[in-house]
Amino acid sequence: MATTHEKPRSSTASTRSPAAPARRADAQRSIAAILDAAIESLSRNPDASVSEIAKTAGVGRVTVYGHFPNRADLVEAALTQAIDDGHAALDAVDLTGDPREALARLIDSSWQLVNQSRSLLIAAQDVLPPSKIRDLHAGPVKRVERLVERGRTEGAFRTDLPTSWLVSVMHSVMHSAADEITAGRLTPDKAADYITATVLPAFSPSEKR
Amino acid sequence: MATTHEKPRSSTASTRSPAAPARRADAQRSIAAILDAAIESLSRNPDASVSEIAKTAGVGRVTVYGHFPNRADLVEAALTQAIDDGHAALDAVDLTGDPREALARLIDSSWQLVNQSRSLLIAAQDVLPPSKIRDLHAGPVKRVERLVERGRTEGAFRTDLPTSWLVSVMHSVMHSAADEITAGRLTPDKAADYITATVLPAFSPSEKR
DNA sequence: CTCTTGTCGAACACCGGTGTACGAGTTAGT
DNA sequence: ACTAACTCGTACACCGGTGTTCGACAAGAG
Repeated sequence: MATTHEKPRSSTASTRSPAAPARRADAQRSIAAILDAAIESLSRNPDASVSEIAKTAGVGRVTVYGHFPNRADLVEAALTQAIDDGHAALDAVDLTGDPREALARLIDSSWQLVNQSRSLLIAAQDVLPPSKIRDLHAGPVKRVERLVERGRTEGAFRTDLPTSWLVSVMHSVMHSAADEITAGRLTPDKAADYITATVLPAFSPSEKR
Repeated sequence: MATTHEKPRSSTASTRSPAAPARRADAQRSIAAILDAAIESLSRNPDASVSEIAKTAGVGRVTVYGHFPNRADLVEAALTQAIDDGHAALDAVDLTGDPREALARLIDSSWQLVNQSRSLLIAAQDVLPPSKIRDLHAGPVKRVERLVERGRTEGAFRTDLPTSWLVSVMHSVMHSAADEITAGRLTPDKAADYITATVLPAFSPSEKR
């Protein structure tokens, strides 16, 4: 066995441990393939076996173990990859201007990401400690929190409920939409509209009364 | 092997297959114990083994297989039990009068039920086909749907989104609360209030604008 | 009291997934 | 072109859960 177990970083700026003997181009390719395959397989079935992942990566099962010490680490790496890919994608969204409209835009973009990789998340929850999951999600959550906070100070969003609760509600309504789609009661194209139509009123201040 | 595999029905009116040789008092006791244990164990850990369930039931693992052909059937029986126990409990809730207040009452009661047995549901989802799950939930869902429908015709609830969507949102916000509790960001006593405070505005008609 | 029904523990075969070991073959850096 | 890095398949030990069988024993129904 030649391969040394090093955490492969995502696309942007591979941070290698101190004196790294430099990975071969060959290896980098299979690592990328494995990671992609993991995301794909786990997104279809939360408890896909290592064999399945290896197969869809077009790689031997042993090769996988050559780069990741065990299944858990692989799942973690996959989730990390997926999350900060998404994180990068969301950077394109304009969050300035009216908080309500900004939120609508953010929801619209977030929705696809959540929809695609929600079963990957389930896979992760089976294997990783909750603390780790929360750490990985910290980035994306922060983004939403900041927007909500701004909306509150500007009077666009309600302040009688904690920010964390509001964020959680938005998150859960998106998951709800995903469930409705798999249940066949909702079509993907309408999803984003339904979500914003539901979340916005829930976020708004109590309107006199 | 003596025991005949018959689906044990919940408390109310045991429907036995045609010519049933009548089950012994002994057996009925252990079946009940097993069912309760299953609900309890699976609510703690979605993939509790048959051994664990048997142990908490104070019964041999073999005895379990004496009454349920396999793990899946046991899980199904447990879920069924839990659901129509809850169904019965919800019959006590007054759903007349102002739809908004009625909904608040319903949420308040439903919440505890959902909170207790949500991990049982997860267990079921691993083992049972989605169709079966939906069938089992049909009863409780109908109840909410009827209330929502009434609220719509009386102008208390919005009509620009499908009823099924609204019901699903309510469902998912409750699950969200459960997650927040396990995450330590929410205390159980505040949960019901947060849920209604969130769901009601989401259900209300668009208020001019 | 007797006989059927149920319970129990131990033991077993089976299955599928995980992680490791080996040896031969291939690929890419220099 | 040479060497170290990498990949592959097979094979193996291991583990834990499932479902079954057996034989002895307890308990309820008549």
